[in-house]
Amino acid sequence: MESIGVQEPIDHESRVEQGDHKAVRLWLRLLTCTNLIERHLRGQLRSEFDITLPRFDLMAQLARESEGLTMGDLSQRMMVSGGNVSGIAAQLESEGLISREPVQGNRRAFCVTLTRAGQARFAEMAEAHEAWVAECLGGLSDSEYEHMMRALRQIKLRVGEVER
Amino acid sequence: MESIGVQEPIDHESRVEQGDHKAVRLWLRLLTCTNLIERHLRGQLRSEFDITLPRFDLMAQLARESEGLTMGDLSQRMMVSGGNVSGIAAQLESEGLISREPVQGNRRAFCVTLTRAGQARFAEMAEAHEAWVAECLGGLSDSEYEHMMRALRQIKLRVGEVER
DNA sequence: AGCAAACATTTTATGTTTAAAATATCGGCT
DNA sequence: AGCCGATATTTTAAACATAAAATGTTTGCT
Repeated sequence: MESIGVQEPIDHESRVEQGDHKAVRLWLRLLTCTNLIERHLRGQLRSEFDITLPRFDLMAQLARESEGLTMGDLSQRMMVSGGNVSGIAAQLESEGLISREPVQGNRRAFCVTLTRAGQARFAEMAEAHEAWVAECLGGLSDSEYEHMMRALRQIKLRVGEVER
Repeated sequence: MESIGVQEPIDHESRVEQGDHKAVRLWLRLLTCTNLIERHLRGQLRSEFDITLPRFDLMAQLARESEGLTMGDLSQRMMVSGGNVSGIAAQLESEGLISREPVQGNRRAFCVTLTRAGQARFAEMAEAHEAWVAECLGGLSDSEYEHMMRALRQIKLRVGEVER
C-alpha cells in the first residue's frame, strides 16, 4: 500500500515536472542496463572468439537469411550507415567468414552470404552468446519478461511516431 | 487466460533453449529501443544545441556535483574509459564550458567543474532534454513504469554479479 | 536513343570509443 | 633518502560510426 500521509498539493506544472523526472530516471536506468550488458557481451566476444560486436552482428543477420543479403539490406537491419557496413564486411571478407558475390541481373548490388567457415564459426559463437544473454536476462519471471516486452514494444512505436 | 490446448511436450534441453531464445529476443528489443532513443536524443542535441551526447553527459555529471569531480570520477560515472574523458573534457574546456583546476595536495588529479557559462548552457539543455525523454517514455502507465524500473534494477544487479 | 532521377555501393573526412602503453605522482616500506 | 607498487591522467593505435561526395548502374520518360 502506498503512503496516504500528508502530501503537498501539486499544481499542473509540477506534475509535468515530476513526470519528466520519472521519464529521465527510467531512461538513465535503461541506458545503464543496456550499456552494462553490451559491454559484457563485447568483452566476452573479444576474449572468447576475438571478434567485435558489429562483426558478430553482421554475421547474425546473415545467419538467418541463407539466401544472403545485399549491403543495403544489412545496413537497414543493423541500423547503421552504409559506409559502416562496407568497412565491417571488408574485414569479415578478408577473414574468409563471408563472401560477396555479384547479383546477376543487377550489377550494382552484392549478395553477401556466410561462407561455410563463417557458418561454422557463427554456430559456435551464437551458442555462447545465447548463454551469456540468458545469464544477464534469464533471472526474470515470465510475467516480468512479458511486461518488459510489451512496454518496450510500446516505447519503440512511440519513438517512431516522435521521429515522424 | 492462456491457451491450454494441445502442446508438444518439451524436454529439459529444449526448455533451456527456449528460455535462452526468449532472453535473446528481450535483449534485442532492449538494444533496439535504447539505440532508437539514443539516436533521437543525439540528433536533437546536435540540431538544437550543436553538442554531442557524451559532452552533454559529462556536463550532466558535473551539474549534480557542485564541488566538482576528478577525471577518474567522471570516467566511472559515465562508464567510459579514461582516455575518452580526456578527449571530451578537452573539447568542453576549449569551449569554456568546464574548467579543470589542480587539486591542492594531489598533483596528479584535476578538479573539473562547470564554468558559469557551462551552468547556464546546461540548464537550457537539461530542460529540453527532459522534454525529449518524456516524449519517448512518457506514454507508460505508472504500473508499467514501476515494472520496468524493478526489472531493470534486477537486471543491473544480475549483470554486476555475472561480471563478478 | 538519350537523358534525368533514383539506386547500391564505396570513398573520404571527421569524430567517437576502447585497450593498452606512456607519463607523472603519491604512499608506504626499508 | 631511495625504491616499489598503486593511482591519475594522457597519448596512441585500431575499430567503429556518420555524413557527404564520388562512382557506377538501372529505370522510366520523352
